[in-house]
Amino acid sequence: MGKRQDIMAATLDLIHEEGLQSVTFSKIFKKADVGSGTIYNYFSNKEELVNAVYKEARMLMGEYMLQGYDSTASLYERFKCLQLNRLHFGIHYPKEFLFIDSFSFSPYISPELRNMDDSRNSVEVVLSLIVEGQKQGLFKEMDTHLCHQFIHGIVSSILKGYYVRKYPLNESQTQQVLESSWKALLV
Amino acid sequence: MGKRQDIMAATLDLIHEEGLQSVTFSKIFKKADVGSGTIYNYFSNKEELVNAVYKEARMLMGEYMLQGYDSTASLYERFKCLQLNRLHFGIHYPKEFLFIDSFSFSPYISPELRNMDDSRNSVEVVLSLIVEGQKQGLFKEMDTHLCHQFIHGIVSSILKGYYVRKYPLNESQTQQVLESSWKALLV
Amino acid sequence: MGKRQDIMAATLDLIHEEGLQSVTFSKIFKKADVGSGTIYNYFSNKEELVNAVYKEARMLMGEYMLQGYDSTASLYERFKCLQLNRLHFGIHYPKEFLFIDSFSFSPYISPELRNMDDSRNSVEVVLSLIVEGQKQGLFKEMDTHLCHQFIHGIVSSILKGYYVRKYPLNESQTQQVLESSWKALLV
Amino acid sequence: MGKRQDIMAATLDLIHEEGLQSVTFSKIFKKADVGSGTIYNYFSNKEELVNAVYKEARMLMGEYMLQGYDSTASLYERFKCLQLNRLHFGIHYPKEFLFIDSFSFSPYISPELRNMDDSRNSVEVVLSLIVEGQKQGLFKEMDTHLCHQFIHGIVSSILKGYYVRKYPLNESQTQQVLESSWKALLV
DNA sequence: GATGAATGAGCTTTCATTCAT
DNA sequence: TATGAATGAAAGCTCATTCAT
Repeated sequence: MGKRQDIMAATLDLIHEEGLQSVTFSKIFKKADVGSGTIYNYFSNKEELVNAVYKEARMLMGEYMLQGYDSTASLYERFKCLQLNRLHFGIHYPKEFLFIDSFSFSPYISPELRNMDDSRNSVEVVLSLIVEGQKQGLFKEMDTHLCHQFIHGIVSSILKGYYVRKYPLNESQTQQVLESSWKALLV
Repeated sequence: MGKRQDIMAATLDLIHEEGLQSVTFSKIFKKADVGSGTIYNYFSNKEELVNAVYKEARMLMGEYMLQGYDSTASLYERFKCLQLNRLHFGIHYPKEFLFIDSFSFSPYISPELRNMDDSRNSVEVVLSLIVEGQKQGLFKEMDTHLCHQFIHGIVSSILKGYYVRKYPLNESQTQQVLESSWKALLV
Repeated sequence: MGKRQDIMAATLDLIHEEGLQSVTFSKIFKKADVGSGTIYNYFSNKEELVNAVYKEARMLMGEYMLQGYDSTASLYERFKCLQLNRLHFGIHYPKEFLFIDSFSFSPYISPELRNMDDSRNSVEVVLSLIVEGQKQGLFKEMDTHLCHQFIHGIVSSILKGYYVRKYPLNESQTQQVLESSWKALLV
Repeated sequence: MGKRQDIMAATLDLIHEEGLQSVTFSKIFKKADVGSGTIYNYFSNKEELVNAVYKEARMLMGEYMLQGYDSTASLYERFKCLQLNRLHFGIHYPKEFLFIDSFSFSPYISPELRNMDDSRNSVEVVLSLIVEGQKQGLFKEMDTHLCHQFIHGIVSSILKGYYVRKYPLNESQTQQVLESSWKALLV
């Protein structure tokens, strides 16, 4: 049955609307329209629920990241594909994106989960692309994980402004963001 | 005496150490070494306290951003000054920087506060510098707020790595960051 | 189970024993033998609880007032029935009677509640009996509500003495009260 | 200086407006426009303050009760004078009257104060008038204190209705109230 | 005397969790 | 499984009282 999904969806909605610190179980129960005891059939406590929501969001993002990814394309093309997917994911799944972004460094999320790779290993794909770029002498010689965070952080920053309607993200702006983030990586 | 400052400092420390969602008043009282009722002489509730801490951090950063800013210097020099100040602020005030970065887009912070300008209008200075660069045909014709988010995001990403990995940010690496963000804006 | 009733009964007891201003929730919890959170399943705050207790007392008194009331009996018989019921209610439900008497004009009780009529409209019955007596030329042409307050006041005074002095209210004294209040209304 | 009076007046006002249970020192300080420590120069705690306010109200009422009292007049005239004064006191000093009425039986007021007689011994005057009426065989043979409470209670009941604007108290209604309370006492 | 910032005991209230149904 | 009334530890908050100025 969909109770588990209902609960997780309600939780994500509430985190997005009010922030984790003001999400309570009773709000979740009302929003998910389940009884207050039901949650304990699926999650043994709040932390486990939040971690499950985090994991699902990461899985979804991982899936999205590799859409249309062609491993035979040029480095630039592949980079653009990944960054475009990252940006589009943020545009289409703002709740998931922001949740991941906010809690990836939070003690609330277990370290194993934070460092997880998803079913399609999207993180690995990004990391090896970075290594490839560095080997070609194109990219700056930074720690790869740091580099990963760098290209994620730029998109994240752009999206946050977009979320609060500081600016639109049309085709041309999007292209410029991709270009800029590429340039920022170059030696 | 500075009870108000003590309370705000303790609050910022705790948010930094444990995250907002696990900051309680009793932790604040103990850390600030004040009586439990004292806080209510200064803040009528928790949200007001957190917003006050946010506002102060923003003021501090705004102040810092314009240190040594010479409005008669060249565009590149002025850009470097601002970005360097941004980076140094993050290095010297990690708690303040991370708090601003995390909560600027949180529902916990009131929108008026998010869009506040500080006493010295540092945000305006950055935005007009971007406009100037675009008028000279140097910078891409992206939305100015987007550009602002972009260059902030680069510094933010670098700093987060710095905070976690504790690698040094020496002269050459600092220069790389400045160059990366400058390049990202260029046509 | 009757947790709601337990809470209300404990509240009434405590108000009677110590006065509203010294009734705390923790005293109520202990007396009612319920957990501290339980009350909030039934009442959203203290004022609501006290008002509910007041309303219930008023309902009970209204019910009691019309016991054995025969609308076909003579005016005097009907008057005696009502006053006797009023007196007996006070004797059998001292806590309820005193609570109503003390708080009917208190700012703690909402005006709508003060002016409520109970399920059987006992107030209306009394008022129309007074009108009837006035039409027959028996009763003084005083405002009907004033008359009502008057005959209530007599019973109330007697009862307060009874509560404090613990003197018996035997048949002859009861008759005196009824006669006094009847006489007070006569032209 | 008038600080003491200011504090007492503010206290009485607040008790009247919100009921004793919601009167706090900080409300008193604001209303009386004095510093929060000032009260302790005059009263050693809250109970003492409330008792002082009670005492003053009783003194005022005692004074008022004997206005125009002619000890050589007839029993009926003297009775009417006292009851009229009682009623008028209630009309002109509603805050004082209600406060006395509510707290005369409260544990908050010390027993000595409750049983005090005022400077002009108005309570004694009423009691001896009752005794006189009983000796003449006019009044019912009730305990004199109970009888006192009876005639007070009737006026009190009438006034409470008046306070909530259930009816006006003009000259003719007033006369009828006096007559009715006289009749209620008769054998 | 007059003040009001500081206090902390104790109050109200919340909320994750349990458990009988 | 699904429920929601009941719980109580812990949170937020109030307020009489103190004390240095």
